[in-house]
Formats: sequence, C-alpha cells, structure tokens
Amino acid sequence: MPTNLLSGLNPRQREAVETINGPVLIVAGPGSGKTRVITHRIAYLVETCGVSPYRILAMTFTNKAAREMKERAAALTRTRDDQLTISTFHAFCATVLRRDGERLGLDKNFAIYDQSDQTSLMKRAMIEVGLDVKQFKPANILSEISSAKSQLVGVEGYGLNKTSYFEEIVHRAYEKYEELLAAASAVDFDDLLFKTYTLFKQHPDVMERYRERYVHVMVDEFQDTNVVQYEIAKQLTGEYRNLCVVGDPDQSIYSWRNADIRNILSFQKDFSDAKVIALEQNYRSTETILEAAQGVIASNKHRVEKDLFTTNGKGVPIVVQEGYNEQEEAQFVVREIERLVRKGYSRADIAVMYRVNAQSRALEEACMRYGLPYQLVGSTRFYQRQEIKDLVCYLRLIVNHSDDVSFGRIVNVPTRGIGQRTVDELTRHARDHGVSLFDAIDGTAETADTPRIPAVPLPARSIKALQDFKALIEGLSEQNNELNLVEFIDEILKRTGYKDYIESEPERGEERWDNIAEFRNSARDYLDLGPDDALTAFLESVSLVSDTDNLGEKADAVTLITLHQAKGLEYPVVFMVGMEERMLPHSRSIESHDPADIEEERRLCYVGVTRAKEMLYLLRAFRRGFRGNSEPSMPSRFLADIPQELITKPGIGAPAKKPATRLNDWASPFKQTQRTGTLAERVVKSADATVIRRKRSEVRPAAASAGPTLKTGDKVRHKAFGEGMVTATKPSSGDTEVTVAFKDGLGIKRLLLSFAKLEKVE
DNA sequence: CTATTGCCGGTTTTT
DNA sequence: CCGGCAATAG
Repeated sequence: MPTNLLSGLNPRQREAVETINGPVLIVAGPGSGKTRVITHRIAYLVETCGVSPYRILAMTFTNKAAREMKERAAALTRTRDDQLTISTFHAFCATVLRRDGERLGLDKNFAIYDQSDQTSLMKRAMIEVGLDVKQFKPANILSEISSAKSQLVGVEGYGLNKTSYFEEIVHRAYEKYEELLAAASAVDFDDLLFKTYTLFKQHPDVMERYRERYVHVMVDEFQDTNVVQYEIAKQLTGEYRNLCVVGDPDQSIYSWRNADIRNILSFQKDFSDAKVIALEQNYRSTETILEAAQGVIASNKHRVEKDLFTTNGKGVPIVVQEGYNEQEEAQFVVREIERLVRKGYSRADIAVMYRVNAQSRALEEACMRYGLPYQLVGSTRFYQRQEIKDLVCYLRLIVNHSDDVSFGRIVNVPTRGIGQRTVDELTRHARDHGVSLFDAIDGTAETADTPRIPAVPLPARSIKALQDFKALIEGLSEQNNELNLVEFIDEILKRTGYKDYIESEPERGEERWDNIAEFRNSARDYLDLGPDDALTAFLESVSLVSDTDNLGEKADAVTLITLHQAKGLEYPVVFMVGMEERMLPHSRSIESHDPADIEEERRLCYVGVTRAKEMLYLLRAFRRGFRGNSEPSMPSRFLADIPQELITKPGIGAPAKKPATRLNDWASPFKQTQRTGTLAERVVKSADATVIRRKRSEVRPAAASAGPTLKTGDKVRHKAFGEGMVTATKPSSGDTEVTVAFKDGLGIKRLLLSFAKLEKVE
C-alpha cells in the first residue's frame, strides 16, 4: 500500500521518483532498479500527489514490460491497473488510430501487417511497377522504407530527396506499396507510429484531447526509441512538459531497427532545463561481473560515462573457456550446467546466450544428448507459425474483406482448386477495376458499395471455386455475430476444412493442431467483449505480441536465447558462447568498416555480461563450423577488455576427456526436450518437473559438511580406491555427496563425504 | 493444379 | 550445411 513509497529507495532513485514536474532524463545503468523507479514514480504521482491514474501514460517497448509495470504500479497503489495507460508505443498508437484514424481516412477495421505480410505486399508492389524481385530484394526495400517512415519521411518527402539510383527504385516501390496498403485497408508497424504522428500533426484538435488527458508521460527504454516515437512523446507532452524518459545509451542495440540514440541528445536540446538523474548503483550483479562489464563498454568512444558500483561483493571469478569447436563448447556448457544443478542451482536460473540463432543448434544437440531440459526462445515465433498465420488471415479477411494479403495467403489453404494461375488472373482483374481481390470475384455481389464488375476471364470451374470461397468467407462473417470468439474459431476450422487439413498431415499434424488449440485457448481472454470487439481486440493483440512476452519463467529448464532477446532479463548464471571475432563482433559489423557498428556489438556484449547476477562464463571455439566447413577463429576483442584478475584460469569443471560426468548420457529421467519436426523449436513439457527448487542460500556453498572442503577438479585419495578426481559435489541431507572418478579403471564412485575418509591431494 | 527437385542465400527482429 | 521459394515435371 501507499506507505513508505520512498523508503526502500536510494537517494538517486528517490530523486527520480520525486521529480514529477518538468522534463526528466533518467540514465539507468543495468540492474539499477529502473522498473522499480518507474513504478514507484507512478505510485507516487497517484498516492502522494493525488494525480488521477487516468492522467498517466507510460510507454514501453514490449508487452511484457508493459504488463509488469502495470501490475507493479497497480500493486503499489489503490488503483485498478486498467486505469493507468501503460502500453507499448505500437499498441497505444493502434488504439488511437482505431478511435480517431478515420480523420486520416483510415478504416476502423484496418489490418496490421507484420514483416511477412509486408514482404508479400512488397513483392506484389514491385511486380506491378516492373521491378525485378531478384535484383532488388523486397526485404531491403522494405527496410529502407521502414527507416524513412521512422524518421518521418513519407512517400512524398522521400520522392523529393532522391540522390541515388537505389533511392529512385525504392521510391517507385514505396509509392505502389503505400497504394496497396491503403487499398487493403492495412497499415504496417511503422505506420502505426507514423500515422499517429501525422494524425496529431494534421488534426490538432485530436492531439489536444490526448494532451489534455495525459498530464504525465513516461518513456521506458528511451535509448531504443526512433524519431517518430520521440516525436509522438513530445506531441503528447504538450504544454505541461511533464515528460520523463528512462534509458541507458550503453544498452542501445537496435539501431538497425531505426532506434536513434540521438534522441537522448535531442531531448537535452529540446528540454534544456531537463533534470538529469543517473542511477549508478547496481543491485543485480557481483562486483566482478560489473567490473568486467565496465571493462567491455569503456572502449566505446561515443558514450556518456557512468560510474557503476555495487555493494553485492566480489562473488566468484569469471570463467573463460575455449573449446576445440562449437560441439565441444556446447558440451562444456552442458556439463558445467549439470554440475551447477547438482550444486543446487535450478535450471531456470541459467541462460546460454549467443549472437545468432544458428548457434543454438550445437547447444540444443548437446542438451538433448545429455538429457538437459532446455527452452529455446523464439526461433520460430508462435504467431509466425504457418497454421497460426493461416488462421489469423482467415480472421482478418472476415473482418476486412479488402485485406488482399490475407486473401492471397488462405485462398487455397486448404487446397480448393485455386492455383497460381487463377490468383494471378484475379489479381490483374482486381487491379484493372480498382477493387480488392475479394470484390473482384463476381457472383453473390452482396457488396452494395462496390459497383458490379465483369466476370473474371477464367474457366467456369475456377470461377466456381472462387465464388465458393467468397461465399464461405461471407457466410462466416455473418456467423461472427452469433457466436462467441472461441466458438467462432471452431466454426472457421470446421467450415474451411482447416481442421481436416491439419489432422490429415502425417508428420507435424499433431503438433500443429496443438498450436491451434493454444491459439484457440488464448482467444478465451476476449470472451467478455461483444463478438465484434472481441475479434478486433484479439487480432490486435495477436499482431502486437511477441514470443518473449510469454517467456515461461516457471519451466525447470535452461534458457537458450539470443543476446538481443536477453535484454531486460537477468539470470543468476549466464553463459555467453561464441566469444570470437566474426561472431561477436559479428562479421557484418567488422566488414562494414563503420566504427559505430562495432560499438553496437560492444554494447551487445555489455548487455549479455550485465544479465548475469552471480556467475558468468565466456566461451569460445577454436574452430567454428560455418556453412559446412569449419574455420579457425580468433578470440573476440571484447575478451581482451576484461581485466585479467577477474578471470579464473581455464580448466574449471569437467575437462572434456574425462568420462566421469557422462553419467547422464542418454539416460536422463527427464524426457522434457522433444524434437518437434523440422522447425528448430523445442517445447518444454515441464509437467513432470519433480525437482523442487531449494532456497539457494540453504544449499550453497555446497561443501558444508564434515570432512575436507572439496570442489570439482580437486584430486583426492581414498583408502581403498586410491587416487581420483572430484567430478561433482552435491549436498544431500546434511551431508555432501561427492562423485569421484578414480584412476586405474576403478570407475566412478559416489561417496558421502562424512563416511568416506577422503584426503585432499595437492 | 499440385508435388517435387534444384538453387540461392544465410545477424540481430522489442512492435 | 540447411531451409525457403521458384522453376519444372507429373
């Protein structure tokens, strides 16, 4: 409750919470309690200053961050969390556009196109303006357009400033792309922002409404905002000038997604009276880890110096280990994890991070081999899965018949005799008559507002197939009002034949059906709303939700995750693999010869290092496999920036040649990792997770009982068995169980420390 | 129209 | 080496 809102905060944090009037820039180092500050600031505004929660707006980048912030802020106040507006930029803008987008001529039921939708549309745009899809990759053109939109450059503006042939090409594609988007009543992600900006700019009365409502505006992860986002924040801030931005320039790793660190400079220029508050006390990591992180980041030229400190104590040294190749690297990681788990760590405490998704492969293989349960984060995103995407497209087309991209995707899924030829002809016909694909199908013509058009010049059987499809979608549209969302999804699955289509699939049918079941299940959250609203809200959440948002924290499994995705997370134990030149920093950023690119790689490394709370392992392979062949690699330059005294000598844990820790080979009681078809995605079924997480403080330090203090790697002598090496220690009911690999083929014995009289050998 | 083979291309991806 | 998609055969 509201008491003591300031009591648990350090002086800087307190200042950040109490400074509620005027512009504020909070530079928040990693683990400095940033979320705590924001949530307390919100609570302070509500409880102490009497600001209505209705007047507070906080913008984040991920839904997960928004959700957490909302929950925590609401918990600190008497506020119901739905009174606060805490949302992602994109979700907020989508809401604005649903409500007021009509002023820009935007249909209420506009679809939101993701990357793959955009690519389909761009291909079509390029074909229509006669551009060779081979010569200019749609993805490149799209990224150029995205960059333009992110910097408030619309088609017209882009057309005025062309200075190269490529820009000329892009401009042509851009124009057609915009035209097709409008025709489909669709917007892309960048449009959500750009159109909101434009709406506010062109319709000050609309902007004024939002301005009046939101007296206090906060922006999280400010270092990752792009220009439009910053501009929108400013638009909303208005006269009150109560804009509080929080970020860490050293953690800016999304410049390639048009994030613009210059926003921080702009902020200081635009609000020269801004109060700047630095949060430098780190509550997350050991001193060792924090120093290593500072060592890494210090070499960046362009940065705001921070003096991070912690009172967490030195902790254990950082382990730097080299494997011969990525298999050995992965093997080391997995064995070391097993050792840590035996010492009392929970698998959920451990994450393995890498630069590129391809690196997860060797790790997954090692995990499977050793029976180590793992959770791979987002290599194939849930909503990108074919079956989910198909279903979403059905829903989108039902809501918005103009949505040509959705139409194109599902018109023949399951196959209903509408092939490429037919679709091409229909497309041409639609374009010639200026209507959507859906409306170009002549026939039932229920669409009052579109003039009847001549029949598509196609064989009767093709026309019949198209008309049947159209009737199917129209029939479903009518049923939307009669059924609740879940029933409606079932109806779609049934009537479109999608259910049978999936079930008849021999290989992945079952898994795909499970995905659909999960999707259907998530629709249950929207049952309270009326059919129309439910569907719109559901589709919106589907478009704007990412995988990491639902990252399971409960699973008793090790997390495999990219460095980018790891931002904002923390783990007691972190392994960073691939600490090599050309991996981190990535070859692309080396070859670009742009120092800024290397600086971003360095920040990425810094992000990885600062995820670790207690232990950090940095791994590299001497040779790394690359597209079939393996090449020698050099240690990452970032390794050299970590002070030597923070690093242990290599060789900790189980040396690769020793068979002692092979106990679990193929024989794990956990059957939790399962291979699921060709997609590189494993699902952790954690139902049988029997390992109860113990309070770590009770367990560690591990060797606490009678007898000598032993740790892995120690040599010992036993009266009967002779000499051997400790491969594992594990606390067991007031004693310590030591696993020792004895020499001379005597094998591996597990001994209780208090019983077996083991002598430590130097 | 659908199924199969061959070829190109392969960082990161908060929304 | 592996996956996605485009040309080509069935």
